[in-house]
Amino acid sequence: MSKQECIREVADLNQINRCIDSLEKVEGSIDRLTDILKLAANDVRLKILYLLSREEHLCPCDLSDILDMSVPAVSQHLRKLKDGGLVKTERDGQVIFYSLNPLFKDILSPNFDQINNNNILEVLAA
Amino acid sequence: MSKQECIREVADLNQINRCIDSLEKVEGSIDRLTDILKLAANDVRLKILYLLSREEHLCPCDLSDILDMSVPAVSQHLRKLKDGGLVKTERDGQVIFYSLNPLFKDILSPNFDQINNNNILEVLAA
DNA sequence: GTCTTATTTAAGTATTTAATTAAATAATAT
DNA sequence: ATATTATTTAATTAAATACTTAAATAAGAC
Repeated sequence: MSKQECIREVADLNQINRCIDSLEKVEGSIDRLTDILKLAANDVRLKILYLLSREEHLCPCDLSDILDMSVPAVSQHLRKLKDGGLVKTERDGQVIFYSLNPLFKDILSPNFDQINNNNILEVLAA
Repeated sequence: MSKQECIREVADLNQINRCIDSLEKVEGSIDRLTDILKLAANDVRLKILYLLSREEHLCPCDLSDILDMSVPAVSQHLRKLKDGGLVKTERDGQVIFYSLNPLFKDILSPNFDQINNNNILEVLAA
């Protein structure tokens, strides 16, 4: 208790300690969600994730065409998504198909809904 | 049409063009959501946003104590959140209170729910 | 085996990010 | 006015990002 140091006389010490406590409880979730959001918080990767939410699977070569960027660049984004566990791979001959890890669909689907509904743009316009 | 260049004989050109088209439709939403996610995809800022989802408002000094980091560091994060429109400010004397911009509550609340329910950790464990 | 295709990896570079420290504003109190 | 407090800004630095290019794997076709 009383870890706070804020000097203000009117500082709400209860609030400060309440905040410290509630952060402590969700620390693990925050850290993990930060990792996931970092992966999604990129133009290219968000597009890949969005596409994979609508398509069964896609390969680096296709994505290179769709996103109009080099194959190595795409591949390096896919690697990050795979390292983070957001996507999984399946080989078919020389082609490697990437698909969404179903475990993450629940976490990411609100964002995909927002994209589909153009919610974000409406907020902007407001 | 036929913007694709993928060489594979078995490439699904319909899929490629379908993806290109669907990205075009949501381009604006993706860009804007990327900006928002970039702001949320940081340890410190996600904590600030989470706390502001539970508290009416907080000031830089309080946040400095709660997050155990320097005031200027906190202030610079708050500035980013404000520039992005995620939070708004209200002055009371020398103290500046930051609060969530209600327009963004809908966009961010799924993430806060995930934090509260520790959904993410469950996914990890699976 | 060699050749082609699909993908990944590695090295190099430019940009962005987030902290620290010190200085600058802004409001209040005396 | 000066002093104190709360906050912001600016300059610097260290680390993380994301691309490019070239080289390395891996599978199939011949």
